Amino acid sequence: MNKTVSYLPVAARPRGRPREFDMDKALDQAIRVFSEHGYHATSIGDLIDAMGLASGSIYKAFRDKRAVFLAAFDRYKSLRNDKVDRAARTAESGRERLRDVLALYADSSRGAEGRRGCLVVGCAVELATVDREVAARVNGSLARNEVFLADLIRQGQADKSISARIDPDQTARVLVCLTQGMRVVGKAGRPPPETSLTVDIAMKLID
Amino acid sequence: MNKTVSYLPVAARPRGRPREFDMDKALDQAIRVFSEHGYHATSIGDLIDAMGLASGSIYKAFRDKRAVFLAAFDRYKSLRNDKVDRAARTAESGRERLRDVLALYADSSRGAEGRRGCLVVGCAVELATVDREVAARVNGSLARNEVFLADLIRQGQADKSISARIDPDQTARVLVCLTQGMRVVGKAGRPPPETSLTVDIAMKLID
DNA sequence: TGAATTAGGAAACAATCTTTCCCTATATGG
DNA sequence: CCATATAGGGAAAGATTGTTTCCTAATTCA
Repeated sequence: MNKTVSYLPVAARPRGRPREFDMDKALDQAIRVFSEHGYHATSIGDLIDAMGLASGSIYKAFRDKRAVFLAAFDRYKSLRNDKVDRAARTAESGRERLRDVLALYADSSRGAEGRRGCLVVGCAVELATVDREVAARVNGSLARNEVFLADLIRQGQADKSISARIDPDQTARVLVCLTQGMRVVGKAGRPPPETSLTVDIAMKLID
Repeated sequence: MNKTVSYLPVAARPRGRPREFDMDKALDQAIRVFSEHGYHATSIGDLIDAMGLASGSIYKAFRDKRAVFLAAFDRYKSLRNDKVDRAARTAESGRERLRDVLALYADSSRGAEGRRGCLVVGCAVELATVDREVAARVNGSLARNEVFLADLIRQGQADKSISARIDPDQTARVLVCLTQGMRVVGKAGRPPPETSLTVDIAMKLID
């Protein structure tokens, strides 16, 4: 045994007093209030209430309000990407995988989740014009969605479930418009038609 | 001649000192700043600069900032509706009129206008959750767009340029998602494909 | 055990933003 | 010409917000 060297010190406790709150749970609440009210209408007081922290604690953990927002944004994207990835994993053909993804978007645009809204859409609209870094993240997110959808289309073309004549990239870009638009009308309380109906219509784009 | 009674006193001057600024031009500037920065990020100072008025004058003409916004919103909708109506008046068939309207949305989502963004989308996302009156106006606007597009589809079905098998109302609701989504991605600086290409793809929804 | 380090929390602080106030200017009505 | 009424504009009040400070608590390192 080696007493002087400890190999693989996994998760060695950091120096001072340990954090008492769960960062992920706190960020989940931040996501909620930012999604509901937007960035500017969410005050530090709102974050205090939602995250269950005092202002001092928030400013210990984050540089400023914007940093809280960026952290919430990143977590939101990570959770969302997981959900979309999972939705695209069950079905057999590329066409059916695409259907499932579109259905997820339509579902997310209805009911309580629909009214809460999408954080990406929210800051695309509220912040993209003024905040370069936010704009870059929004663009990255939209770009990722584009290549994801284009990939599904290509998979469908490979397994013959989608016509070889359609253009995967351009069609994917239009599909992104469609999905982001669902989130807009869902937030406004005028959601898209019932999910399977919406998807039936949307799938004409890849006929 | 009757000296005591003046019939049809068209545009009788109101009582006190007349307004010096042009309300429509001022509102056009308000539309610009609200579209660019959103509601909350637009300060009275921004409105003072944009509209060319002192704070006192703004509060003489409007009850508060929210009233300025609602007036700007109404003017925006009126200007936009005119534009859409005009776009739908030139072509011969219903199908072509629908094409022209979709092309207008795609165009509006690109370049400087695209980055400025759509005021309806902006407040749908930023205010619809918290402000009932704004939510009602946004819903009204979306509903109007829906019936407008559904009408074009019906016209196309009547003149045989659009298949009788498609459902005008549900398809119109999906088209609204698509158009609003274009404004979102346009604002984020990742606009939809070049206009005629976007429209070609979108028109598959009514095949 | 004591020094060093970090978290928690309330209150103070500084900046900003919306709104009001007040005074002047320009119009109408009799 | 005087009373009445409304607009223009800037200063300042009033309210809100984001941030800092300061003290206490909990933990590690030597």
